[in-house]
Amino acid sequence: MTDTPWLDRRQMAAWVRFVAVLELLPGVFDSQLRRDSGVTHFDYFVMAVLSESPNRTLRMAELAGATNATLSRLSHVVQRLEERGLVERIPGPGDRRVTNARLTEEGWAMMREAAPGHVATVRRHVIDVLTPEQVDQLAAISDAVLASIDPPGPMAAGYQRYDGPAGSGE
Amino acid sequence: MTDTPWLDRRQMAAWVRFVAVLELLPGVFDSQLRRDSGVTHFDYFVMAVLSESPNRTLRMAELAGATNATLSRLSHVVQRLEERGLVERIPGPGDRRVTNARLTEEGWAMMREAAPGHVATVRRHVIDVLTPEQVDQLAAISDAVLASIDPPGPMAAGYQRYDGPAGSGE
DNA sequence: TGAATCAAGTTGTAGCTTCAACTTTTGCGG
DNA sequence: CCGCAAAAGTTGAAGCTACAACTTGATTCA
Repeated sequence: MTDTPWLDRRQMAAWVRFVAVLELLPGVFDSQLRRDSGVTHFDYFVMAVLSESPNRTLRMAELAGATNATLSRLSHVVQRLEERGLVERIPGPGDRRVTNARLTEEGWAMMREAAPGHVATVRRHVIDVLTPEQVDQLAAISDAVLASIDPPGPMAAGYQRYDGPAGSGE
Repeated sequence: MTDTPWLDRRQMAAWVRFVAVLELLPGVFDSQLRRDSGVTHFDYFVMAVLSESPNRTLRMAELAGATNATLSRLSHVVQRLEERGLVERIPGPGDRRVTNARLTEEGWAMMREAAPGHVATVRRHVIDVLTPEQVDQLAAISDAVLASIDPPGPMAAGYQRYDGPAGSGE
């Protein structure tokens, strides 16, 4: 802190652009999903994680980890999703402190309907505007950044790092 | 939309990590700045742009463009910053619809105090965890993404793209 | 076994962002 | 000139997130 060098021109160029992405991109996904399906991107992500879990169920704490959220935030969100019938909360069988969140049939139907439009948006603004090499670079850069944010990003369980041949995909 | 292919494993790996970054990184900067200087990252960014403008002044619309924000959001933020004496609003001289935002002396002093800690945080979590090549890659990736979000990112006026020799920096 | 500690969630509140509506000014075409 | 549309901001309400406090329920270990 005492003598941290300022950013040089090249670093500044990258940083300013990256900040713009950080600022604008979330809004793009939120509007698309809000408009087409009435949920936020975070709502969608929570339900997406649930939909891929055994029995479409997960404990709150694990769900929070998988979605990079605090338990508090998740609790509020799940409550709203429950009121809308998209998710239900089930008291844990063993440990009575535990709450399990489960994607309802209605929530599952909604996800199936929302997914194509969301994937198209992800492609349009990220995946398809990058070369396959850049997609890999983005993964590596994201890994490095996440590693620096100690709270061991327990996200991405599944979707392991892909270390296969580079430059073929798409 | 009708038949958008799903993401393959490699794309998914990149996407999931990137989403985590999008979700977690803003909070890192917000907490650091809130804790050390009592402002949000957006507050800081607004004042940073002002501090680099002629006479530390900019019209609201331009400031909004430079900070990737809506006029509405900026209006609220500037109002709060004004109440805290960090920024002042001055009616435009010519066009009477215009409002100019100006960084006060107090705001300027605050920026000088906050900057080192913020730069250190940016380095710790982004710049310094990446290789010089990755920094350039991040800039290119960000450019591609921003280009896809039509609203011509008028940000980064100044800080032009750096196309000099690669792999030397740091 | 019983007090202290920790874990899992929930809840209330303050603050920030979004969205839509609204006010003032300007600019224009007829 | 007049009326109408567009530009620049502001404002108020609704919704979401962060933070801190709080409630239960499990653990530990003396």
